[in-house]
This record gives sequence, structure tokens and C-alpha cells, in this order.
Amino acid sequence: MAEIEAQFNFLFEPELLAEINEVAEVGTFEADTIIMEIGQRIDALPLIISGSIKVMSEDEKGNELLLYYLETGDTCAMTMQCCTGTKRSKIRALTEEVTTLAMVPAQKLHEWMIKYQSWRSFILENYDHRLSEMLEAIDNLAFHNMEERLYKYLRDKAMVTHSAEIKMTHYQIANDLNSSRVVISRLLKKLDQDGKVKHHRNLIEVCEFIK
Amino acid sequence: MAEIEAQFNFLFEPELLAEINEVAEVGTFEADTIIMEIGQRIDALPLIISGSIKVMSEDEKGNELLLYYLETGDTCAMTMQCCTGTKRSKIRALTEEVTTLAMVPAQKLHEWMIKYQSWRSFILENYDHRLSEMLEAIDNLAFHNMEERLYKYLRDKAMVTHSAEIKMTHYQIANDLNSSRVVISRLLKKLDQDGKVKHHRNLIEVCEFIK
DNA sequence: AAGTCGTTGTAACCTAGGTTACTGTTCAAT
DNA sequence: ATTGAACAGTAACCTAGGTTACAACGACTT
Repeated sequence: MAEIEAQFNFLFEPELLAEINEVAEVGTFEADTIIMEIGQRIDALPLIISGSIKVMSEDEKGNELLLYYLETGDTCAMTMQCCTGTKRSKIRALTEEVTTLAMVPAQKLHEWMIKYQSWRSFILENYDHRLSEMLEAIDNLAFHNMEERLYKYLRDKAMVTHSAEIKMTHYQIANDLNSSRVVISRLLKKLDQDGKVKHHRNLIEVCEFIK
Repeated sequence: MAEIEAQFNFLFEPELLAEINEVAEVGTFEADTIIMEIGQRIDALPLIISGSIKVMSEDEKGNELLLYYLETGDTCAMTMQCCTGTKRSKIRALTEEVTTLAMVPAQKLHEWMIKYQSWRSFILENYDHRLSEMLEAIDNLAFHNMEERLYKYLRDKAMVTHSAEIKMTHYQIANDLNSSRVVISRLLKKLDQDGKVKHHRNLIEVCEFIK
């Protein structure tokens, strides 16, 4: 498939690309589609060809928290967990926008670890990357107040969508940050007054990214 | 070395154990020794033979937070990051008690990925385990109040030390939880009244674990 | 035009937990 | 026995941020 090659040909050697093309099932999903649900079992590893995916955690009471985004060239480290054992997903993954995935059967994941240097590097680097992002999430929670977390959230969101304009309601933002709508409205007003964002109905602009 | 075999012979095949014995440098460290510091570069992977290690994060202002413990049979996933690239450590690792480590040169880490199935499993499972613990840390921070976090901390501490008695000051506990001494004293009093712990000077007993 | 629904602004209030300050206790050193 | 340092108890206070309530606004359907 042309898309796989376009995104992964700098990462993988030709033989591996050929194998991926052969066994991977490619699928395209609408925005806001749940790719993986908490408690779900899965036997394939998703490679993200285009689009982006939001990875969230949830507690018993249904409170949610955004962990990180996956983008082109990433894979879901949390899914690797499912593939290596018989464990169930601890996270929810949903598409942020229209997203194309290549699903690689779990068995191949292990075969390729032996065969291809580039695959080993890919898997290890992905784990590293995810650990770093988890650590970043922890530092955010532990060491920063809600205003700082909100601003960082808006910046990150602008970066994955490649746009200074964020089309979200205050309620949706509150949910990603495990906060409440009123608090987000309050802090957005403050960020607006401080000249960091401009906000309108259903739309927030991050000044830093306005061209 | 006899200790390596005793701890890892169920995990690794004999050939790999022999190789580890050959190249690993074994060292024993006092309690409260810093094994790895934030910003430090490292070119060897530590396998924990006995004892336990506390892994912490820190912000610019010096605030600290306990991430997780490493115990016998674990390795430091964050160190693997250093070994795979030229990255620097984002965490601090220090011994909780007298701890013996086998240091494996980074280069071997990659050779063994090709040669030994058991090594591949070991590395991947370790990454999985660490990701799970990071997720647990995030859930604790995001979804639980300080009283719950404190109680969980005490239980975890009792488990790694294999003792219902915890010899720590309130100040030390506060530091691990990124809180303050007064708050910990307040909450310990409450946990004591609720019959969950008994506390004395420099000593806390977790009722649940008292034989 | 009127009604409805999702969204936002804002005020009033509450609580967890951080901060400061002061007291008393234990224990080691002299 | 006296001093000093580390540790713990407690009160008084403050603030971030969560909660409830209500009004206003825009966008839509009828």
C-alpha cells in the first residue's frame, strides 16, 4: 500500500515494508471513533499511517484524563502489552480526526523482532517515547496548577492539529483535563486577559501559533 | 556469580546466564545511595539482584515525587532509554536498602535481543510493567485525594520492605508524595483514628499487614 | 416569532490541602 | 543536668479549584 511506504520507508528496510504490506490490514476511521476500549483484548498492533489518536485513562467513577496523542509513525505501546500477554487494555484510544491505521498481527510483531534491526529499534523507541510522555503527564499533574496545565493542553492540541484554532467546547476541554467546565471558563478568561489566547464561541485561538 | 543464577535462572536460558556472568559488573550499594541522577548519561543496564530501588521525578524547583519501586528481577526501563540513544536520564534512582546490581554493557543489550528469546521477553515485559506503574501513578495523582494517596503509599512501602512497620519521618513521606509535613501529620492522625494505621515517633504500622 | 437546546459568563459558596507559627517531645552530645 | 537538634501536634489562615445556581446568548427548528 502506497501510504505505508510513504510514511514508513525511512524507518523500515524494504523487506520489512513488503512484509507489512502483505499482512497488515489497513483501515480508515472517522473522527471520534473508539479504536480501543478499556478492558478490551486485542491481537493486532496498530501502526498509525495518518491522522492522530487520543489516549485516555479513566477511573471507576468515569472521570477521564488525556494521557498523550499518537501521530503518524507512532504505534500504541499500551497495545503491545496486550499482544505480549493476555492482558487487557487499561486505556481508551480514540481518533482525533480521520485516521488510517495498519493493523499488524501480534505474531508478526515477535517474528520481526528477530528478523529486522529496524523493527527492534522501532519498538524500543516507541516504548521510550511513551514512557517519556507518561512521565511528562505525571510531572504536569504533580507540579503544575490548572492554569498551566490548560495552557499546555491548548498548545499541544494546536500542535497535533497543526492549527492555532481549536474548535472545542469548554466542557470537552474540562473532560480531557479531569476538571470542570466552570473552572475552564474561568481560566480561559484569565488566559485571554493575559493575551495568551483569544476565545470565542466554540473556538479558541492560541496566540503563540497565530500566523 | 551465584546470586545472578539464583535470581534469574527461571527467567533466562543457561547460555544467557553464562554470558551475563561473564560481562556483568556486580556491585553492592548501601541504603540511600543514588544509582542514577537526573541529567546523567549511562552506558550500562542495571539488573536488580537483591534489594530495592526507588525511582523519583523532580521539577525545576526541586519538588520530588515517587514514581515506583524496582525490586529483584526488575531492570530500569528509563535506563534503557539512555542505552538506546544518547539521551539523559529524566529520573533519579536511589537504593531503599542494601542493594546488589549487575550492570550489563549497553552493547550486549542489543546483541542479546537477536540471540535470546528470553532476553526479548524480559525487556518487553519490563517495559510493560513500567508503563503500567506509570499509569498507576497518573491515576493516583489525577483521581485520588491525599488521604488515599498516603494510605496507598504506606501499603506499597510495607510491601517492598516486607514489613508492616515503616521507619520514616512525616517529612520524608511528605517529600515522596510532593506534599508537606503538616498535611501528612494531619492525615496520619485521621488514618490512625480510622484504625488503618498506628503511628509512633519515627514508626508507622500498617494495620492491614500486622501479623 | 417563539421555543428549545447547547454553550458560555459569572457570582456565591465550600473544601482539600498548602503555609506559617508556635508548642512540646525525644534523644544524643556535652 | 543542660543544651540543641530533629521530630511531631495543632491551630489559624489562605488559596486553588470544585460545585451549584442562574442568566444570557447563539443557532436551530417549527
